Amino acid sequence: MTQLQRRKIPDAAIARLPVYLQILNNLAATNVLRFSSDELAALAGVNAAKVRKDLSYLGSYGTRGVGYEVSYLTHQIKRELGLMREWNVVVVGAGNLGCALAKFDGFLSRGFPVIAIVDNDPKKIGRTTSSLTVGDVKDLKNIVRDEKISIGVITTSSAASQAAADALVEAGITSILNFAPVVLSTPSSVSVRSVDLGVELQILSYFEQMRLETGGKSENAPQLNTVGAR
Amino acid sequence: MTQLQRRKIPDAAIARLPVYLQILNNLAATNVLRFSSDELAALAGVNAAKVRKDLSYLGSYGTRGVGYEVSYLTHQIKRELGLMREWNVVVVGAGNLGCALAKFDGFLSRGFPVIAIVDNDPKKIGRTTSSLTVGDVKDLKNIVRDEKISIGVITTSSAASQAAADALVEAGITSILNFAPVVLSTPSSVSVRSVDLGVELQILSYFEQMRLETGGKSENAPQLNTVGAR
DNA sequence: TTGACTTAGTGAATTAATGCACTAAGCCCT
DNA sequence: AGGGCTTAGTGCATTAATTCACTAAGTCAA
Repeated sequence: MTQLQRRKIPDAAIARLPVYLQILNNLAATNVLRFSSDELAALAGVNAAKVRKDLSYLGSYGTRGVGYEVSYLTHQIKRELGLMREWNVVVVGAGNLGCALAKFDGFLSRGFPVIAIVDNDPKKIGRTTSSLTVGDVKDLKNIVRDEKISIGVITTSSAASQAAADALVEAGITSILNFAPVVLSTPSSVSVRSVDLGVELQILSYFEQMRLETGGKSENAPQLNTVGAR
Repeated sequence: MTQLQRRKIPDAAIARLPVYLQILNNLAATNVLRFSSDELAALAGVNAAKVRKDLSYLGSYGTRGVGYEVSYLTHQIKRELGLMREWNVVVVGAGNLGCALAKFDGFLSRGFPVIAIVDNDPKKIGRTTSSLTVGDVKDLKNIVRDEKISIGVITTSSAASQAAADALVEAGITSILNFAPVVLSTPSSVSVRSVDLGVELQILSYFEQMRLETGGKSENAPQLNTVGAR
C-alpha cells in the first residue's frame, strides 16, 4: 500500500457526491464562488448536517463562518471520485438503447466518452451510428486494449446480458454498467451497477397504487426519491 | 381509510421486490414451480434471511420445509407493487434518449406502455417514432386526461427538466421518472425517481480509481452493486 | 407413527445511516 | 480589541437496514 491511506467513505455518501458535484457545476456556471452547507442542502434536497458530514469525508475543506469554495470543493470531489481524467466507455449491444447511449451527451460531458460500440448480430455489425461503427463483440478484447477502455455498458437483451458481461470481464474490464434486467454474475473484483428501468417504474407504481388504496391520504403517503439501494 | 391497513414495507425491501419478481418470471419461464429462500437469495445475489424477511412483509406465503410457490408469490408481489394492471406512460422530451425509451420493450413488457411522447421543439413536434407521433408539451394536460396516463418520464435537457416536471405536475401526474441530471422540485405528494446515468458512471469511476490507487488490493476493494440510495 | 431433515418466519444483535445539537472557528462591524 | 454573528465540523442519540441464529412447521422415509 502507498503512503496515504484512503479514507473509507460510506457507500451512501459516495452516491451523493456526484449529485453535489453536478450542483457545484451549475453554481460555477452562474458565477457563484461560495456556498454554505445549508444552501447546498437545499439544492440537493437533503439535510444540511448530511452535507457537512459527506463533505467532511473528503477532508476539512470548508471555512467556519464562511462556507465552502465552489472551485476548490469541485476539485476535491472530482479527485475523490477519480474524475481528474476521462474514462473510456464501450457499449455492448447496438439496439435502441445502446445506440441512444452512444450518442448521449450526458456521458461525454461527464467525462465518459463512448469510444466503441459492439454487438454480436452480423446485421448490426458495420452499421454506423453517430461517428461510431458497430464492432464485433468478438473483437472486444482488442478494442478494450487498443482504445484503453475502462468501463463497459451492457444494453443487450436480458438473454444476452450474461454473455456480454463474461465477454467484458474476459476483455479485462472491471467496471460494468448494466441495463439488462438481470442479476449478473461476475468475479467479486468487478464493480457492477445495474440500472433496471422497469424496476424504477415498478417502484413508482407501488406508490401510485398506495395512493389509490389510501385515497391519497398523506399518512402512509408516497415518498420522495429515497427508496432503494443497489 | 379503508378496512385493511396496508403493511408498512421498508423502502429497501420495496426496491428489491421488483428484482425478485423478475427472477420469478424467469423461473416460471423455465417451468420451475417452487423455490426456497436460499435459491432466490443466490439468484438475486443477497442474503437468504433478507429474502425471507422481505417476503414476510407481503404476508406469510411460504411453507416451512418446502419453500414458496412461484406462481402464488409472483401474484402477491405484483399485487403489492400495483402491477395487476398497466400504467400508461408519457415521455417528455423527444431527443435520443426519449425516442429510444418510447420504443424500448422493457417498459411495455413490464406493464408500462408508452402511450405518448411530447416535446416543446416545433421541429420535433409531428415527427413519428415507432407508431407514436411527437405531441406538443402544451397539450400535456389533455393527453394525460384522455389517455389516462399515470407516469411521466423526463428525458429533456437539464435546462428544460424543471419546466417539464412543472408541466407534468400541472397535468395531474403524480409519478415522475427523471433522467435529467437535476434535482427536481415538486410537491411532496408527487413521487420522483431520478436516474442519472452520469452518476452511475461516476460511482464506477470512484471504484476504478480506488483500484488504481490501492493497486487492486482487495482490502478496501471495490464493492458490488450495493452503493447508493435514492 | 415417529424421527430425521428441510426451510419459513422472526426476535434480537449488529451495523450503517441519519440528523440533532453542540463546539470550534473564522468574519465583520463598531 | 472585542463582541456578535455565521457556519463548518463532529459526538452522540436515533432510526433504518441487515444478518444471525433460533423456533415453528411442515415433508418424507422407514
